[in-house]
Amino acid sequence: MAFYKGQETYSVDSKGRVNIPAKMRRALSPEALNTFVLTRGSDRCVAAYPLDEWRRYELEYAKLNQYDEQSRFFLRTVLAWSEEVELDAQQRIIVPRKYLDFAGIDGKVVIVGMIDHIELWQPEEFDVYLGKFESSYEQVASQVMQRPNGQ
Amino acid sequence: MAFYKGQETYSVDSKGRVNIPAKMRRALSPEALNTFVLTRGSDRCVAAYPLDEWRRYELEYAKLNQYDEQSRFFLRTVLAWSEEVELDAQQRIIVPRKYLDFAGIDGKVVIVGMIDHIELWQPEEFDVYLGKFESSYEQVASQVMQRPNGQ
DNA sequence: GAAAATTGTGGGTGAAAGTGGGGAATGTTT
DNA sequence: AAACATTCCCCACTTTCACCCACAATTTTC
Repeated sequence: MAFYKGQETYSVDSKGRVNIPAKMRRALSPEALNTFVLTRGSDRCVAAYPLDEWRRYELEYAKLNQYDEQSRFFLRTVLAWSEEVELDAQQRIIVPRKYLDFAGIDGKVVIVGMIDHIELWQPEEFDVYLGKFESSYEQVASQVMQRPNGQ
Repeated sequence: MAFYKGQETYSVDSKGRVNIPAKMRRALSPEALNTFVLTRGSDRCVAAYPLDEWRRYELEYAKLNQYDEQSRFFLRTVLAWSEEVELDAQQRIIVPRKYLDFAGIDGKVVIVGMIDHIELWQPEEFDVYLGKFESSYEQVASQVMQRPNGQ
């Protein structure tokens, strides 16, 4: 299974094209058909799921109860913001304006690997986000992870 | 299971290449595919996990709920500072500039074995760190270790 | 103790990665 | 129908990196 990690700063040109870092590209499985699904990320960023990983989420979404108000709202938000984009010959994706606007991205973008997807952040926004909890990182870590290897 | 120990001083060339000490290399299992995962260490150093050891952490990370705010923050913090590097024909890894900068490494590096991973330190920084507890080493040891062999 | 193998260090080079732009084809607006 | 924007398919340039070779120093082998 793919596992995305790492952080790179890349440029966004006037056409909204964003290069996918080589190391992350190598983690892309053939089943993804060189296609990503863009969607709104949690927090102020754009999430890009390889097509094969996205399919797993589709299965989960299909299970939700459409008669539940909250589920309906969640589904509409996610799906209205989901769109497939394909890599061009230079291994770039075109990120439509509305996604860039949502994340406040312009000119430069930070690309972060996040396990089963990658995230696009406005550089300063990402720094602020990381710094927000910086002091309490160890605290959060110990809460989230208890003894990683079951030792 | 691999168990890294020892301390060696090596050089970092202009391309950021760092040789892995032969003794530690021999502790590297074939499953690691000659690959390390670099991360920010605890304290001011760079940690390098053999790929097979790192995979155990990945499994834990993948279990976390990305819809939980705290977990998300933890994952982004960890993963933004994680990157795979492969040994070249001369058994060296390339350590990206940002990791060298984080640890203040330039020209020379101290490589320390640390059980399941190795650590890269700026030489003076490591001396200072050891010195910090030097006087009370026996005291700290007695606190950390109670009856090592289960006696 | 000499020969051979391994280890640690440095550098050059061609391929790949990252970046940018022109101009058809398409579609939407005035 | 003209004007404009958007998308797609080329091409081109610069920088970076993966891969190769080289060699001194150290360790191992016979």
